Amino acid sequence: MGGLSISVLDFGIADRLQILVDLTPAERAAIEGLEGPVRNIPRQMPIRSERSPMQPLFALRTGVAISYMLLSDGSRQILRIHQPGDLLGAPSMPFATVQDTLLALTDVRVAPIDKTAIGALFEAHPRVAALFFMVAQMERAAAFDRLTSIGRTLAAARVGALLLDMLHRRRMVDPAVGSAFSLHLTQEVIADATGLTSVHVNRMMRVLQDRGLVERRNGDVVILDEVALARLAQHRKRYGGIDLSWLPSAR
Amino acid sequence: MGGLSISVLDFGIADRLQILVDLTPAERAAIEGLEGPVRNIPRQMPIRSERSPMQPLFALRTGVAISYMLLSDGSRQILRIHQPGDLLGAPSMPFATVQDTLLALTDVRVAPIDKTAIGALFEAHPRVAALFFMVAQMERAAAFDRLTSIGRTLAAARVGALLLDMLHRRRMVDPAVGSAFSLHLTQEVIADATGLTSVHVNRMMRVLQDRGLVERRNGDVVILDEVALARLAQHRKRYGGIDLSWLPSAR
DNA sequence: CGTCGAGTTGACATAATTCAAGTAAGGTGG
DNA sequence: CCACCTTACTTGAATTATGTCAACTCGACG
Repeated sequence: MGGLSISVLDFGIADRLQILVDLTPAERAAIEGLEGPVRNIPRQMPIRSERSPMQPLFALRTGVAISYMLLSDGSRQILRIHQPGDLLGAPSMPFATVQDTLLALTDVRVAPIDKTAIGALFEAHPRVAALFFMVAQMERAAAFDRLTSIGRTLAAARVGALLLDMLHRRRMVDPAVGSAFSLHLTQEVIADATGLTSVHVNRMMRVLQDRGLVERRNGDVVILDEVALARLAQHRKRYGGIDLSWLPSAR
Repeated sequence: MGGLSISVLDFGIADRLQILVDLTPAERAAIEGLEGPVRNIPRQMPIRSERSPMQPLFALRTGVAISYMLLSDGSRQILRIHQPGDLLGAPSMPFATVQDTLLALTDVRVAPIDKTAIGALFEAHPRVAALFFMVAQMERAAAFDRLTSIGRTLAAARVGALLLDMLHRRRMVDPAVGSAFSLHLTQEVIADATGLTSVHVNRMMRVLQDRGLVERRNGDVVILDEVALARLAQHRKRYGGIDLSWLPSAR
């Protein structure tokens, strides 16, 4: 099942960009050269804390990690649920201080990436720079989707949208994933990502199940009716695909 | 007062980046070369609609514009309230289809920017590419702030956070702005940006006023106690400023 | 065998929405 | 310059969605 494959899957930044374009050998080598020695981090361990001084970015190679912000009352908002191939910590890049906390949800393997190495990469490979910019904008669009979901839809729709998002992103890196995948997320994590409480997430999961949209077996989720779920979740498809026409030529 | 100056202020992309670094004459010329002939767009007129085929980006030169997504029930979520110097439509750049609607809130002046010109710019000026990437990440961090505000704080805090955000961004382009500024936003716009209803925004404005945090005269807002408002809004300062150390050298 | 984390469920409390009915301000045409 | 119209703002009462609190189940794990 998809769930198993994701936890084993080893995916770097270059592999992620390869989905978008055919990288030249020089480009691929330069991107792979960014990543420092891989670190193993056990589940529930912070990869990097907010408010700490500037730190490297990380490439998430295996496992699931989250980025979140803490509030003064102790609650947290999960900003992004990361999967292999994601660049962790990029929103903090412009700032001298880290803006968000990175936490390993499962055991993960991450490779540190130095900011200055990215600057050098931009200089040597303009097309890769454009790809980094593209990915940043795609992440921004994803954040807007979450904003819309949380700001303007009901709880059941928010939970449904999160499930669909997880499914689609896994499919992107592993087309073999069908309608079933193992979620690896506690209801509390879903709650902190959707702006709800874990109690209410539980109720909404039950509603989705009772309506025959999803099924749950132990930690796995099976999406039974993707179309109906997408309708309920007010899910927006990214029509028209990806536009690469504007990219500069490769080096 | 600050309000007047913003509506007159003419600010391009180059002027915005100039706040971050000293651009070389070649860099500045290249950035200014991106912008096509300026178009005047009257208030309440769409600049560009979602789901339409690929279109140019725009530099917002004067006025206030918003980006939003429509939902199937007719409600909308405002994603960003733009001010002069902002690049409009960037989140749609990776996609073949436009993702969000751009609407002029006041009379605005915008300059179209072709995607392919940005690709060429990345090739010729790597430091500018890095700056574009930085701005994209800063916008992403701003989206995360909104996400946290909407997902995990009460209505009064959400409204307060929006007011503070507007104030701080205006200060960035016009340091002369004090604690008073004219908001130019209807309560319905604030509602669509904060995930509330206009009725409830109205009540929250009253609460903020009754607590002595803000004052309202006609369309203007005066922030009376910025510290207390920031506390109520759970506002996060971007400690430590901007880190430019990793940028490649200028050309 | 006991503990711990996660999930589940019910009763109740509260924040925000909806509906409805106003008022105030600004713009326009006579 | 006034009458009118529109748009935004304001306020109260009733309703709904979600949160809070508390108790309980279940499975994993040592």
